[in-house]
Amino acid sequence: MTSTDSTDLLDIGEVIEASGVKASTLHVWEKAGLIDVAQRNGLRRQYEPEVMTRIAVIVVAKRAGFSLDEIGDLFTPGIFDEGKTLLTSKLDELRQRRDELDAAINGLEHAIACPASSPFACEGFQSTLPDVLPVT
Amino acid sequence: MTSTDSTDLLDIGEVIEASGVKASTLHVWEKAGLIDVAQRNGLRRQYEPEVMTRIAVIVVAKRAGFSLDEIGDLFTPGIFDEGKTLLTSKLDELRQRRDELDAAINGLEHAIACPASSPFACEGFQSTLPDVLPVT
DNA sequence: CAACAACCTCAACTCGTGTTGAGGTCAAGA
DNA sequence: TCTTGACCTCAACACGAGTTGAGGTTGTTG
Repeated sequence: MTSTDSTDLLDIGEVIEASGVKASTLHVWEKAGLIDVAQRNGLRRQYEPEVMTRIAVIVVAKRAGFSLDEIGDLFTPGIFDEGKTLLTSKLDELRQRRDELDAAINGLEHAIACPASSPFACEGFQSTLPDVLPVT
Repeated sequence: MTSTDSTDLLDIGEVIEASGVKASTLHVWEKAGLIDVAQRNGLRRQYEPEVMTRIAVIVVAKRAGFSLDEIGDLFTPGIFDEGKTLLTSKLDELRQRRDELDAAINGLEHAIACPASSPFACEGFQSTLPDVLPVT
C-alpha cells in the first residue's frame, strides 16, 4: 500500500497559496476555533480540502462585518440547530446593513453626479441620510 | 441685546442626547478632523446644528466600513472636487461589498431554510460562496 | 457669592485582529 | 547521512477606535 491515503490532505503552504491567507492569520483563526487541523505530519499541519470552503466563508463573513466570535457561532452545530435563532438574527442585521449600504451608495451617486462642492451641499445626498440617530 | 445670537449653537450635551454618540467619541472624531467646533463657551464646545448631519454621515459611513481617515477624505473639499476619483473608487468598493453582502444573505437564507445540520451541509449555501479566494 | 454639575485635557488603558521575530523541529531530497 | 528550508511555538508588538479616570476649570443657578 502506498501513502495515497493522505494524498488528499493539504499542507499549510498549499492552503496559503490557494487562499491568499497568511500562515499567521490561519493560526489565529485556528486558535479562535474557526478551522480544524486534520492531522500533523510531525509538527506540520495538514488540512482537509474542505478547509478551503471554510476559509471562503470566513472571508465573506468578515467582510460582511462578523467578528471572529460570531463566525465561530455560525460553525457551532448546537447553535445552528436550536431554531437557528442566532442565524436568523444575524440575517436581520445583515439585511439592515445592506439597506444602509444601499442608502450610502445612492447618496454617493447623487453626490458624484451633483455639481455641488461637497456632499453636504448636495440635497440628493442629504435626502438619502437615514435617521440613524440616536445610535442604538 | 439678549444672547440670542448664539441660540442656534448646540452644547455638546445636546449633541450627545440627540445623536447617542458619547463625548469621548466626539472628541476622537474631532481630533481626527471629522467634526468642527463652532466656538467655545469658556472651555465648552459649541456646535453648529449642521454637525448633526455630519454625525449622521459618519455613522453611516462607519457602518459601511469606512475608516475614520477615509471618512475624513470624503470631507476634504479638494479631494471631492478633483474629479471625485476617490469617491468613485469608494463607490466601487461599496458596490462590491453590497454584492458580497447580498451573497452572504442569500447563503444564510438557504442555510436557514435547509434541513441540513450546518451551513456546510447545505448546497444552496455552498453555491452562494463567491470565489473570494485568493484574498486580494 | 458659593456650590454644583457639566464640561475640559491628557495619558493610560481596553479590545479585536493580525504581524513579526527569535529560536527550535523535522521531512524530504541530494 | 547531511542539509535545507518549510514549518513550528510563543511572546511581543502594531494599529484603529474608543473608553476611563484623575485632576482641573467654569457657567449657571440658588
